[in-house]
Amino acid sequence: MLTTRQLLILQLTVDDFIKSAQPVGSRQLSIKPEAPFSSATIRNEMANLEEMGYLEKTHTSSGRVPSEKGYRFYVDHLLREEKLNQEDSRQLRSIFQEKAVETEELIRRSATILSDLTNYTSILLGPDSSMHIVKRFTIVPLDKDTAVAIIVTDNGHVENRLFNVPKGFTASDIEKMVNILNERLVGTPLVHLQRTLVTETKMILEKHINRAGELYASFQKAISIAPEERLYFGGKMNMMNQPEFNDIHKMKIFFDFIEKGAPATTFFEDLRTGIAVRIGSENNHNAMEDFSVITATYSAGEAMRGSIAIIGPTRMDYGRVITLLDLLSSDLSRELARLTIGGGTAGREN
Amino acid sequence: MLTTRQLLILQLTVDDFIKSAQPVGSRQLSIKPEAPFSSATIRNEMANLEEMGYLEKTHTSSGRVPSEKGYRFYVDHLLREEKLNQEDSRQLRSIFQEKAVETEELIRRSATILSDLTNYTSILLGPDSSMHIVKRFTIVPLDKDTAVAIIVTDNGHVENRLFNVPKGFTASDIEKMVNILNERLVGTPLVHLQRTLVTETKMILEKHINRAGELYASFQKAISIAPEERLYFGGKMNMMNQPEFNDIHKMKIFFDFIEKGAPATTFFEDLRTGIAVRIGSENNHNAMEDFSVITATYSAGEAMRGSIAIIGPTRMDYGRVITLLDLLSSDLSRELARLTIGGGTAGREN
DNA sequence: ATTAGCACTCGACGTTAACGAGTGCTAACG
DNA sequence: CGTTAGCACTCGTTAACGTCGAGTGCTAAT
Repeated sequence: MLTTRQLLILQLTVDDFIKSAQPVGSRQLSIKPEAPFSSATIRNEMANLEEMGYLEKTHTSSGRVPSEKGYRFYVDHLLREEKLNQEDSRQLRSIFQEKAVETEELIRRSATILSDLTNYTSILLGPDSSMHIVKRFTIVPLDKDTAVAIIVTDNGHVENRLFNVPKGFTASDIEKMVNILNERLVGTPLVHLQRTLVTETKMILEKHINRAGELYASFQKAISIAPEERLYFGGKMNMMNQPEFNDIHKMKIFFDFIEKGAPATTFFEDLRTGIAVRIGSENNHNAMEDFSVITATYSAGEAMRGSIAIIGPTRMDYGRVITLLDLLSSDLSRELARLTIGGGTAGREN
Repeated sequence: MLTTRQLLILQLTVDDFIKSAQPVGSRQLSIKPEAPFSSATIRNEMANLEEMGYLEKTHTSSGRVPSEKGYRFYVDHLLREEKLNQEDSRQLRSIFQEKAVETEELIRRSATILSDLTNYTSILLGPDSSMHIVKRFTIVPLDKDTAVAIIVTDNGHVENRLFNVPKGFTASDIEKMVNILNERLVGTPLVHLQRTLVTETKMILEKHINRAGELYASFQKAISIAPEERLYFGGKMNMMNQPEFNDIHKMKIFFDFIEKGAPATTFFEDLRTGIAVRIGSENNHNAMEDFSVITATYSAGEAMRGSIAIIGPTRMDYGRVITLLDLLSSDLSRELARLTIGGGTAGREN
């Protein structure tokens, strides 16, 4: 169990290190008005805290640095509610200024601002679109053998794919097909689209259109291509402002990792609601040992939820980031609920 | 006028410096079998070349480094045709493996591969879509007050915008509107869309739909938002592999410049056909003094042209980059011509 | 005209010394 | 007895200095 004095000293140490990025010494702390103890006392307590595993030294005669356990304790028990300054919240809210933007655009913009505000890198996992519902199919023939298939979902998202029209099909064949698709598939959630396409439309198409199999195959192939990854990184470059990246080599490793190696699960393991902090090795990934990831989940109705994350050095400003994420995720939830159409499951909260 | 020996020495010097990134000394050159002169002779010639402005020294007793003038001369007169190795051209061509991809996707992929192949940063200016022709309008109502407008062009590109439907308009109003738009606007090039919207449809809409003005205004506003920038950067990170970026500070300046400061014109000044090389200060931009930009133009028919560029340190492998750009731009031209539909102005060359 | 030889320059690198911020420990203090 | 002043010690940082080597320009010999 920690004494209140130890708590205070641990807190001041972590706070100071987060700000300065320099190991903090006993004298440095004793100067602060919050710590009315002599440097010797602080030295003793620091030794205790080190023994308990909350602090570490970088070399025999250096100041102390929080250990992973120290950060963990700090996040769990010592984080005081921080309120955002006006400028920050103004900036954050500016995301929503322009009206009637599409979800994707909103996400992208959030990622950028979040990173600019923190100088860490932000990662946004777009809302899972699989529960969205097909609102309209359109197929526009471009020339004899190409057409573009368009799917509009209830949240206003538009997917489009080019596909080959096998020889011999006419515009009226295509039109028939579009009609059948719209009749049978509107209202289908995207998750079930593939399945329903087979069970509901294949037979009927073959009944009404000559040699429908070929056309169907080509169309089906185009549709089955997964939509692009929903993972956005924002402000990768801002990370360069962190002193731990003065070494260009570390920089490279970091970028190689997030550009190539990292699957979404690295950052978004548990999508439980609320804010989660994973510190250093808690990320269960070698390359992430020196990083912390803070994730928040936003949602707009049951069907739609996504995650925001900030990745930064373990020495990151946990308080500030958590406050920012909290605000942004609730703003995003609200805004997406507003965007989500038809007063369905969403939009109720307002 | 340069003697043949001076030409040879200049060439070897530039070649060597491009490979090694180290100032090249007389002895180093004299060892090479291509230079059957003693180091003293080379020293003399180098002094001459320096006097003429083709070479420079970094300090009094250092080896020589090409000056801007030196690079310019090298590019203009000393570049021997280099042929691509098999692996490179295989990789380059892999871009076109997957069939039926959309233009944008093709561009993006080209940018990435180009950068990976060179370790410089690539910049692609997408083909100018303004001459493309509207193929189909669709408006899908999402709920009482929102709808998504979709424009499909003849190259298969799909633009979509959300817009507000003012209170009181019904689905059948929207349907009327779509019909009128399709009747009047299909075939219009995108450049003229705004104008034609006013001249051709405004009156008619007002005739057929009650209070059409409001609806028209909202729609028109959505449509008028410019499509996103057509500038793609590829593999910004690859630039970190260049030794001139060992300094993290230079790195930052470079990124700040291309992410914030740089308008497209910085890289694509003159869009004359063929390959253009701009070295250092020839870029007419302070921040670009240490960089060279090589641009190539591709086209598919008269209406459609875009540019590819590679930006790298002035010490860049001009020969290799030019060869790559040459190949890629002709491949792109061919492929885009194939994609461009309807055997219009394009596609003839094949 | 070319080249061997030589004195000179200068950045890179390693060694050394001084400095300072920090520690742990001990003894004195209220 | 908890706190603190004092002190010896550690170790990273920085500056000064010397050596090394790759390079140059110049001169004289070939």
